[in-house]
Amino acid sequence: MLEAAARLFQERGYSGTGLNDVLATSGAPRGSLYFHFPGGKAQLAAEAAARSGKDLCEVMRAATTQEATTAGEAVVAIAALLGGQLRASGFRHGCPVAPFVLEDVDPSVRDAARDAFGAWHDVIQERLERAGHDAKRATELATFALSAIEGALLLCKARQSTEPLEQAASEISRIVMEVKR
Amino acid sequence: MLEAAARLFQERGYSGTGLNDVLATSGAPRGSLYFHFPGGKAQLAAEAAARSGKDLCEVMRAATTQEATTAGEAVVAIAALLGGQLRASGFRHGCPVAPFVLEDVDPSVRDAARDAFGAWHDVIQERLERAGHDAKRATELATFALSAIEGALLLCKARQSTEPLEQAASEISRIVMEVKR
Amino acid sequence: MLEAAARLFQERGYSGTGLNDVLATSGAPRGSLYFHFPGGKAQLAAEAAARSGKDLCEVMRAATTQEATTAGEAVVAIAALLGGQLRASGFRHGCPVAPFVLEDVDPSVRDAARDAFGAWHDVIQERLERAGHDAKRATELATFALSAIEGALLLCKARQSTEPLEQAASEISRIVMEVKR
Amino acid sequence: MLEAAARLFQERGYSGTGLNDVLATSGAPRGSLYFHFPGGKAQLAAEAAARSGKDLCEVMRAATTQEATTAGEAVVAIAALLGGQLRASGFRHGCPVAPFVLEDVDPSVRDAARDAFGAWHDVIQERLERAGHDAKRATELATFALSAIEGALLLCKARQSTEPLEQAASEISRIVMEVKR
DNA sequence: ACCCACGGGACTACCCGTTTGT
DNA sequence: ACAAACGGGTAGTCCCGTGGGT
Repeated sequence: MLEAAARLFQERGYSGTGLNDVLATSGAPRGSLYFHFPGGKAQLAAEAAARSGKDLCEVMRAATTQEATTAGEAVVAIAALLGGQLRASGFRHGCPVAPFVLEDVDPSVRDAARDAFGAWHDVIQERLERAGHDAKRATELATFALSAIEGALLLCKARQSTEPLEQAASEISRIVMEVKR
Repeated sequence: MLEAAARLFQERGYSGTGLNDVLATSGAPRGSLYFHFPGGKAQLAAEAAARSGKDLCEVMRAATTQEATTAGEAVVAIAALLGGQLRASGFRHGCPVAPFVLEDVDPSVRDAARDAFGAWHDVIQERLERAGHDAKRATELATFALSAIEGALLLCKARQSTEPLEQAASEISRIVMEVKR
Repeated sequence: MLEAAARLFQERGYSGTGLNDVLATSGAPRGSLYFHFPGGKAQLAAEAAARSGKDLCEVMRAATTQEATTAGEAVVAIAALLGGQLRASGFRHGCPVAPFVLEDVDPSVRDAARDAFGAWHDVIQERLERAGHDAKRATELATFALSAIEGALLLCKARQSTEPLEQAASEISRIVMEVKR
Repeated sequence: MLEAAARLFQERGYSGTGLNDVLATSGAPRGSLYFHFPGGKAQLAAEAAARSGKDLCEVMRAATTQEATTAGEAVVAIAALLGGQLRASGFRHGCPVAPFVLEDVDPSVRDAARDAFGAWHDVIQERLERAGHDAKRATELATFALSAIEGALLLCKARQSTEPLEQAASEISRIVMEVKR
């Protein structure tokens, strides 16, 4: 159910996704939803955000912990992965938590989204530190890289093209490597 | 009415904004809406997006055409302006068209949002060309800068802080200047 | 619509009456309900109570203003009328506002019911004063008579018989006349 | 559990009381309800009504069997007791079975309420016979007294005042004593 | 005797769009 | 260009009752 919810929220946003859609997609009955998520839609969204955050975290960690690749190559790999999902879904699957931030939902949901961003930031920061950046600079760069990737995902959906994402990956990769020197 | 609609869509997203809200906010009667916007909600959103796009375009153009400032300073100025609006609104007013892209709305609305992004891109590109970048590089950099700023706006809303935006401005400014050399 | 609502609330109580039932009975469309009663179910119930109160008030006034009859006969007439409606409806139509008092509904609804009781009380009191009782005694007796009639309606529904109502009418009539002496 | 159910039905009516409320209040698990009351909500309500009826019966019997007091004083005592409960509960605890009569519930529930009324009637009748009334007159008077008290409880809830109850007690007491002569 | 999970049908509230009459 | 009312579909929430697994 969480899976179905996460995908629908990602595709249609929070308000745009009806619980009926979630139930129809997941096949679960109506009563089960409020048994497992007594907090209703908000709780469902918050847990979906947390799950999506964790999932992507692991994927990113896998891409960044292969010591054979440089930090720059890690960024490119992540971007390629996100771009692949985007294109495969017909430019529907962007960032799974961004809609929660833009739609002024319940604070609990927004906080879940914020935490997902925080976790992604930390993964990136760690990798940058391992690449030789000091802690402060790594945090700054991680925030910037995350901003650029998120914004690129947005532009990709708008343009129906993965070009902004590739462009972002290329620039970030360059910055990450160059600054290291 | 368009003003009210633009602000509400910006704050609550497309699905999250009811036409009743728009009518109540703008004070306009229900009948007028379908007189001026026979296409209904979609047309209203599309025109609101176009208007928001044009408005921001002018603001950006004003910030970038002052030859006294460098390209880097122009970026910082724009970011400061967006950050100011964000903070002044209690972190509610982010990008006015981003919600339309994330919520898989009617294609006409998404296209209006895409065009707004395109216009902003062109303003930035022009400024970069005037700063000495060749056309191809200016386009690439404009896309990247737009991505970073949009993503930073998203992170700012998530973190309830303008720090990501300032960070993005600083990095972009540096890149823009450095590359010029 | 108010008519249908009043009857259904009278038969099934506040919580036991769904707005769907009201709509189906009255034939009105769903949207009209919230146009005419933006306050929703509570407002509908409050207005239904007010209307029922006024209706019964007029009926009672008609029964009590015929100078030919004594005060005692007026009471009997009213009871006969209520008993007739009760029996004609298969013991479903009791007091139209009593359910609102017993079901701890929204204060606005309870207040509407209280006002209906107040209006009925005043009609009875007036008639008693005309029959020679002083103001204080007339108020007391009116309250008592109203209590007895309301309680009798309750018992009639429970026993599926109009006997308690007739009994109450007989006793009240006797008291009203006897005290006058 | 019956206790909790009885109180909630008394306060909010039949339809207005959810089984979840009963379970939450009593602390009992959901599974137990349908083990002990396979008939569901209707059975629960019927047994709650029977229990409430019996409880009040005993209280009334205690108040009326003290030979030191006259029949009139017994009525006043009962009214004082009901008024005390009413006031102590913030005018929420009226008659425990009246809601079942007004809300056209399952016949089994209404019958249980009717039986409670019958039992109360018999207690009053007995007392009146002991006070010297013949059987027929005692029955009539008992019905009337019960009507007046029930109606007074209703008006008390509506007015948020115990005055109607005191008024009713005073009148009934007078009738009961006077008729005896 | 209890407990979790299901199952789907109700509830009220609100939606967007249209029609009809100024 | 406004205004009032209709029309009915759908939103999220909560309902009561039923099983399978101890």
